[in-house]
Amino acid sequence: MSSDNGRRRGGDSGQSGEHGEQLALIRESVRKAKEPKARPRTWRGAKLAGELPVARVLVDKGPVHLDRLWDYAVPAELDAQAQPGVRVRVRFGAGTRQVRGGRREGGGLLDGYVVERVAESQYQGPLAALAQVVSPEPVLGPALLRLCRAVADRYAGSLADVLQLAVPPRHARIEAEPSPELLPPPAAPAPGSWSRYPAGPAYLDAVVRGDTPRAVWTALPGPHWAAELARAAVAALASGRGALLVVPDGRTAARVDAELTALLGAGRHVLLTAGLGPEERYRRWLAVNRGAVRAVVGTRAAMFAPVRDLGLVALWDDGDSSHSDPSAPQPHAREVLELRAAQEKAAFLLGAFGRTVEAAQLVETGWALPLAADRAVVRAAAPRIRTVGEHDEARDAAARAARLPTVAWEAAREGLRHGPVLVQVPRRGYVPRLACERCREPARCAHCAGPLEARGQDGGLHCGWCGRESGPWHCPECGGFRLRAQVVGARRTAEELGRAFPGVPVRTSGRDHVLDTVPDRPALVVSTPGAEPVAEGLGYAAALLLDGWALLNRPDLRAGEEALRRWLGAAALVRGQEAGGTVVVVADPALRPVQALVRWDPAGHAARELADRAELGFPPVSRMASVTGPPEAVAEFLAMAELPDGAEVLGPVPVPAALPGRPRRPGDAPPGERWERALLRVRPGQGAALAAALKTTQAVRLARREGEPVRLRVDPPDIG
DNA sequence: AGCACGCCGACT
DNA sequence: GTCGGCGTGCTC
Repeated sequence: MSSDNGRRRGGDSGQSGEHGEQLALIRESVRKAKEPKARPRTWRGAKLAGELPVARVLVDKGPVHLDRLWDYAVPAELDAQAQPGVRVRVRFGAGTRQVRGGRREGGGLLDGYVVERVAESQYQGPLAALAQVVSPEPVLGPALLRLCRAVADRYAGSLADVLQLAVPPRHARIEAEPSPELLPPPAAPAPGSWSRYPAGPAYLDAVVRGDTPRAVWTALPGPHWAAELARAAVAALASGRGALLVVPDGRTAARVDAELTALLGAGRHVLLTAGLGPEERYRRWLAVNRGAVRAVVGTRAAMFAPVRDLGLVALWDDGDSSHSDPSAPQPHAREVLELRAAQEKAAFLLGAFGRTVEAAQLVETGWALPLAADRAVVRAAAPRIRTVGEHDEARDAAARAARLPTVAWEAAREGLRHGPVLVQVPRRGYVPRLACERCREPARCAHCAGPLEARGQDGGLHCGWCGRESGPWHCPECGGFRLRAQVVGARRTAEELGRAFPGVPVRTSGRDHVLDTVPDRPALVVSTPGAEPVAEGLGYAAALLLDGWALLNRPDLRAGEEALRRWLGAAALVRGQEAGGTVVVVADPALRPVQALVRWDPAGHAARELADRAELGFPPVSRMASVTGPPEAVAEFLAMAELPDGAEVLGPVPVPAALPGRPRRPGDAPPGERWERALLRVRPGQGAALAAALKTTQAVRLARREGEPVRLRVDPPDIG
């Protein structure tokens, strides 16, 4: 039998009472609450603020952060400082309330933000007072708060979690410094290389005029996109508004920063990246928050930068996985910037060499317009692309030693006569599966059909899902018995190429040592995808894209899109075909992404992928979310959740165990535990309802502490 | 998460 | 009566 304590406390004064003093105390607080005017103007003897004496506070993180606002009394001496947006400390927790003697004080001090000041509280009970105003700096303005709320709702996460991503930690010393003077807006930019796009100058003009054009921009290959991005930001500044550019990594941010400096000089923009260190980052963030600087270029955390009067948000290369924040609730920069463009009435520019299905959907729904060059211009700017099958064995002994097909060998040799040659090799760890050497059929576990993996160097096989050892393997399709091992890494490829091309310098760029640029001289540059150095001058004379099968064989819905994105990224660094640039891709020419590369048609590829997704009911046409955790917890969660009409539950299925080598990602089970994952799918337009249902269920389960918590992920990245 | 409150059994 | 273990629910 449950106690009726809560109900009485809740304020039903009609209960007959036998609990003497206790009940009298409760009645008293209820009476006070029902007559707000009777609320004392003092708190434990201290005077309260005369105007708006109640602060609504968001508690930043508690043991269990409760995703709602809490009312606190504002003492008179904090009245002036406790303005909306400032950081405060409050006592929170049972024991805070005044007990009989009225002297008790308990609960820990927690950090929070004043969200608003109001005249009265709805709370039926005595309010505790704000303990402290940490700083009078209003760091959570109304626009940022609204954005964070929307992001929390979109991702079924808590506001506190989102604020942790959006508001940087405080440094008192930095706050004491003055921010620089706001410089006057620059003149409208000349179109520059934007005139290569028929709609380019018009897009800039619209931004300069103060309009809010939205575009999905397919960038021409070559190095001009960084300057074009900078020019778009200048257009927003020229309109008297602010600009925000988000790019995947610090290296890219530095390039765009340099272009902005070239156009604007110093002082009108800031670079915001993690590499700055917390203090410098806070200094720059404050300059933006105070309105002293109106343009920002940065990596994903900058997507929340509180730019005043936002006129343009732009995102470069939305297919790059680093645009997904790894911290809960894992918001994606593209989605956040879409929300910002809508909420803050800003122009939107999504640029890339490739196109994601999400970008294709923005175009298809008419939310954004395509911004691309004419076919003839594209063809002239892009290198010549040749394909070669994997089994095209080279006759030349040197080429065979380097595992290069004849066509690739010849392209490299020819390219080296004119400049540097890029060789793109997938990262070693990137290939998740072993496959039949003859027919490429992935090797699967005989028990659970999970992917087989090689353990260490000894060649023993085990299943990546159930961990069982596998005996001698033979291919169920073609009867082959040899497995294709993981891709040869960049280093060994470099060694082999060095032997094949004696006298040619070989440089490598990869995870550990990323080169920014290479000189315009003959050299072989071996790089993993994403780490390709920019070749100075005209660009690379040629590029070889090796081991295409490894990129395409990933068990991921996005494998084709991702392979194309990586190829385009490398090929865009190569000279145009009129300047003799050549790219050789080693992959089956019948495959859709390979054909899209040959035709340099990322928009067409994305449109077809989107159509496929629509037919299969996959995101982004439908909206999906995952629920991960111990099997009982997932089952209970699903039983309790009131999902929107027509929602489908797929699974749950066991989550593949986290591999010993790989770092644990959110959603992986802790070592030794078996977790399950269910996927939820709703029709287009029901995404918000799904997120709301998940959030409610999670909140109820956490509050009641029913069973173990589950992890929620809206837009799970690895379906397939 | 803490913490207080109420219930209920064990002991003075 | 009074003390304290334990279950439940609240935290402005």
